[in-house]
This record gives sequence, C-alpha cells and structure tokens, in this order.
Amino acid sequence: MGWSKDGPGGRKSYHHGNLREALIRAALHLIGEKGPAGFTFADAARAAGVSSAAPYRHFRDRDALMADIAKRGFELFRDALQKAWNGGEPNPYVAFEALGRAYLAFARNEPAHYSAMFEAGIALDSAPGLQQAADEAFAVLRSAAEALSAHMPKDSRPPAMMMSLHIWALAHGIASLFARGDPGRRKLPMPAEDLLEAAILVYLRGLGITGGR
Amino acid sequence: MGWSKDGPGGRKSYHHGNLREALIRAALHLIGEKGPAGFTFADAARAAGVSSAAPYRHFRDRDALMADIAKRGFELFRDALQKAWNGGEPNPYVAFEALGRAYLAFARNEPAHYSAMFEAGIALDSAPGLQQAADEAFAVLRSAAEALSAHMPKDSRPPAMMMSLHIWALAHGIASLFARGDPGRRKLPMPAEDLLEAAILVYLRGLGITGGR
DNA sequence: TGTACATCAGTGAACGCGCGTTCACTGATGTAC
DNA sequence: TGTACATCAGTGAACGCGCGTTCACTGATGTAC
Repeated sequence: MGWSKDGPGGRKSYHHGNLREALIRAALHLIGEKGPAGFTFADAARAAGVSSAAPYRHFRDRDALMADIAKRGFELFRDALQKAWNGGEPNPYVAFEALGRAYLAFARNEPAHYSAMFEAGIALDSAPGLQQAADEAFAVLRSAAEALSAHMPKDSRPPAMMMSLHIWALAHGIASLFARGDPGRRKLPMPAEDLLEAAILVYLRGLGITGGR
Repeated sequence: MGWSKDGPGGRKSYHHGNLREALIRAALHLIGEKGPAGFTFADAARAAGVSSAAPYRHFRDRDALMADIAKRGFELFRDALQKAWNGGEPNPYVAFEALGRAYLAFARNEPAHYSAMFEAGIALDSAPGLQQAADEAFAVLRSAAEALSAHMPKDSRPPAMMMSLHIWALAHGIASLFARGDPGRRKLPMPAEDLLEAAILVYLRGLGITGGR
C-alpha cells in the first residue's frame, strides 16, 4: 500500500494521483481502529505512503481533514436514512422503524464517520457545507416524523420537531452506549437494534401512533 | 496555585501533602476545559505545581488517573440519581422525572466526570471498583423503573431492565447531543431538560404508565 | 508533432516542541527505643 | 524527650520519540504555439 499505480505496470510514480482521497481513506481506517483522537496527520501520511509534508498540499491541518470526513459522513448518513425511509413505503410506521435500524447500522458500519460527525468535537461551522450536510441528514428524520404525524387526527398531532429530536437522541444514545466496538461500551442482553425498535414502538404508542400490527 | 499550604503560614513545603487529590482536581479542570483527550500527565503535574515525575508516585499512567476519575464519577452519579429519585417520593412518576433532570444536571455540571465515564474509552475492567461503581449507578435507574412498573397491573408490566436501558439511552443521547458545552454540540430550540421530560412523558404513556396530572 | 515553459504535487531534511518515562538523588516525616 | 534510622514523596536532569510545520527543491504533467 501507499504505492500509486497510475502507470499500467503498477510502477511507483512521483505523483500519487489521488492523495486527497488516500489520506481520507487512511484517516477513516485509523479513526475506526483507535478512535477520533487516535490518528495524527503524520499517521495518515505514512499510511498513504507519502512524506509527512505532503498532506499540507490538500488540507490546512488535521482538523480540516476531520471536518471533511464529518461532512462526507453526514452526506452518506443522509443517503442511508433516505434509502431506509423509502418515501414512507410500505407504510410510515414500518418505514420509521427501518430508519431506526439504518441509524444503528450506520453507526456500526461507519464508526469513523460517526465519530467524526458526533464525537470529535468538530464545530459545524468549521468547514463549508458541513452545517448544511448535517442539516440535510437531520431533515430526513424530521420529514419522516412529519409523515407519521400527518396520519394522526389534526388536533392530536405531535410536533414533528420534537419527535425527531427524541428519536435522534434515542438512536444516538443507543449507538454510543451499546452499539459500537470500543473498550468503554457496555454489554447488552439483546441486540441494540431490538432495543431501539422496542423503544420506538413504545414511544410512538405514547404519541397515539400505532402500526398495522 | 500549586503551592502546598500544609504549614500554618502557607509556606511551600517539599512534600505536597495531597498530591493525589490535587492531580485529580487538575485533571478534572483540564478535561472540563478541553475534552477527555485534552489533557496530559504533564499538564496535570504542571497544574498541581509539581515536577513531571511526581505523578508516577500516585498513578501508573494517564489511563489509571482517568479510570480513577471515572470511578469517582460513577459514585457521584449514583448519589445524585439516588437523591433525585428520593425513594420514589412524593410518587414514582414525579420522582422519575426528577431522576431525568438529575441525569442532565450531572452531565452539565460535571462534564469532566461525564466524559471520563462515557466518552474517554476507559474499559470498565481497567480499575478495581470501576465496574461496580458503574453498576451501582445504573442500579438506581433500574430500581426506579421497577418501582414505576410495579404500579401497573401484573400482566401488563413492562420489563424494568428494558425501561431503564431506554431511559438511560435517551438521557445520554440528549446529554451528549445537546446538553453540553463543546463546539460540536447542536443548538436546541428548548431547554434540554424540557426535551427529556417530554420524551419520558411520552415514553411512559406508551407503556401505559401515567402520572396523577 | 515537437518543444519550451508554467504549474502542480510531491520530497526529504530540518527545526522546535512537549510528552512520557527513568534515574539517582534528597528533603521531610514518622517511629522505635 | 531526644536521637537514629527507615520510609515516603518529592526533585530535576536526562533520554528517546513522534508530531507539526516549514523550506528550498525537483520530478511529472499539461498546455501554448
């Protein structure tokens, strides 16, 4: 690794070809392994097979790289949630639970992105487009809540904003307490997905929203 | 600061007197300011006014100090939750909401302890008594859930374990997403306490548990 | 098609810095007698 | 009460290390003509 292969024979060339991407991939790998504090600029350069000065051609500093990762993370997150929600099909209730599962799946499968997004202490205004990417991801949750809420009689509709904040907090709480791999996580007597699904079920029932089952 | 005052005149003495405590206090301060990754052993020594070798008389390394802080944190947390629960008085429903508020208050007022407990990646078996302290804190939540559940007719009682995990996740999610001070936190259109209270209310209603109001 | 040149994306050596850790040491304290 | 001595809890100098960052440089690439 670290050898660029832009020539047909896989020969090493002076120019890397796609160092920016390689640095991001290296950082993701390192963060996923050792947590958001567990990687350095030098580390990433080493993993990408370039000198320690090379990353400065692409990122102002470590935080800029982190912010970039967070931004891409939110975009992937938005897409994953959107896909799970599936326009509310087959029905909003079922789709909403799929959304919850997708949330946990993302946290589990993309721990590095998830860390950068929520745990690395990156300010949302520290990179262009970051705030917007975060907002768009949240908007999926919010519009799902709206769709669910819309099925209720007009005078007992719960506020979608509140609903989505609650579900977000619940999913984030479960993800960060139980659903990931580092030493501080707690053991659970059941899959995290089941725990979240049960919570959503109870919560929706508390709002007067019930599925077809 | 950093000058021990064990003599009556506040003179500096060769022996610190209570360096262990001073290091912990220094670490709490530094973590509170810069996050769990934001302090070093050397920092703590400096803040306590001793040489960088001195801490080794009291802690094997940085992680041992962290684990100690986490353990104390869980003990304080347990006490705070216990006090808020207040034996379920005046009634379990009201006491349960006080518990929720106490959770957030702890996260807000003791950010350094909270970080060490939940975000620093300290393994629960990395210090004697740490696992037990964590268990005891959770046990308060769990027994509160049991007391609430006991008010229900026998055949519709929700499992207390599940309830307490849900509430824990919810409170932790809100605390870490909204209720604390670092740059990555989101802004909320309402106090975090209100958000949690509303969520608990909905959740309990979903279980069929309602207060006297 | 070939050549000259500008630009780009790397190198590698160097620097200052702070951290973690060890070590022989020493001042202060407590205690046995 | 005084003294000798063991133990404790610090010092401060030293070390190796890796990081972040800068710098003049150079190889590779693209483009104008």
